[in-house]
Amino acid sequence: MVLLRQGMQHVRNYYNSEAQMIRNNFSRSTFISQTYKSSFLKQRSKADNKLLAAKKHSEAEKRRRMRINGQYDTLRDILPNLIKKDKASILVETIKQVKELKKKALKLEEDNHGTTKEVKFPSGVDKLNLEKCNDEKGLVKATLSCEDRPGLMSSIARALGSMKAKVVKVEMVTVGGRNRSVLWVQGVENEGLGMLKSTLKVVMHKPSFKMRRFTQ
Amino acid sequence: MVLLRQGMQHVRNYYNSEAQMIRNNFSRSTFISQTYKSSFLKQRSKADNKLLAAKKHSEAEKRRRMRINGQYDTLRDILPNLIKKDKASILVETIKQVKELKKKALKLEEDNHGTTKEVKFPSGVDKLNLEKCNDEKGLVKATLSCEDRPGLMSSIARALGSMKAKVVKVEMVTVGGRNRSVLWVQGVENEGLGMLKSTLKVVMHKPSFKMRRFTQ
DNA sequence: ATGTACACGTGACCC
DNA sequence: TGGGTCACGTGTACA
Repeated sequence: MVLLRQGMQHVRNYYNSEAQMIRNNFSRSTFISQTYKSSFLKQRSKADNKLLAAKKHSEAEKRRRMRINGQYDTLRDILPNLIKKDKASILVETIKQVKELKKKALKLEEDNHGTTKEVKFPSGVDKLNLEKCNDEKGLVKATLSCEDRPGLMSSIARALGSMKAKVVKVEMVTVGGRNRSVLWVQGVENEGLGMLKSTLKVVMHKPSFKMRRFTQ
Repeated sequence: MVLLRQGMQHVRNYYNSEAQMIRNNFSRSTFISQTYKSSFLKQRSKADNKLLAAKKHSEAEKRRRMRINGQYDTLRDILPNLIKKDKASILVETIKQVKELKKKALKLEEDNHGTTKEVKFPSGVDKLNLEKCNDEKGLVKATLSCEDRPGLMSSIARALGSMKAKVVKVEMVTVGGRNRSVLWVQGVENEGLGMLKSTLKVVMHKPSFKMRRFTQ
């Protein structure tokens, strides 16, 4: 009886060892009874060879098991908070950890290089975006891209100073006549958020002569 | 009996009905001749129970194997650049990845907090440092740490605006009443360097009644 | 022919 | 005592 199932990656052949074993035993015993007198020594050496091969085989299999189980042991060591020590649970937990670590590393990498490379340069079109940083309480990150002009930094500084919010961090980049500013503001309430936004929007699009009047 | 199997995701339980059939037939027939008169039903139920238990056992074991192998399959999926697909190699590679990712995540985290802690956070004592960035022409990096006060950003902005130099990038961090500002300025000549320095020094130490009112 | 890797069934052990 | 886990030896396929 043959069951055919096809594999995507690992196509292997499976057979039922039990039925096979039964068949083998049967054929073996009948065979021995038939050739007992004719080729005893040959049979014996054959049997010894078979036994030796079996021993080698089982030893190799044991080495394989030990190799695998050794890896399980090290996994048990490097995995923190491992409640269930059984193999399946170890693998499950390992997979979980790998996925988590991958995501974490990716995020950290993006955070690091993103703020230094891609996100940092000003956009060609004017933009204003406010977002809450959920990792800290009441911290809001405001990102704006606009045309650069003399006194832009002063304008932004004054706009921020006019609010009761506290500016924790500022990052401004000017290149090619465009400016990108990121402001981390703490202590803005929900209504203050809209005020901050409108204030920044005014600053972004304020004509230069107005700014000049303010700065002087 | 040959099973050609596919599939990591849809694992199903197969057992060999052929071997089972053979065994059943055999035990039943031998038994009939031996215990026909004494305890037919009892014997039969006993043998069947044993067989049933064995079957349950092997099926459970098969389920266990499948559970484990399923995890191996998902490991094969999420691990990149997996050359050797065998179990031991998978575990070895997994361990390697976990260690690497842990180290990487730790390093990135330290980098993040490191630049936010040691380099980025304001110094407790007032500092002013100018240095030329040799990687770009005429780019000067000015780093200053001083007491924070309302309008500090405006002051710095105005001071920079009063100079003909072009501010390429600004980074300001305020925490614990202290401020650290890093300014990347382009187009300052050698004499302008001293001017920039003295100007910033004035800004740093400018007394502010407003500040006093805030801090007390 | 030789070695490597896998699934299988089974005895043993532990809640 | 039954369900869950493990190690073991074995049969088989593949290179």
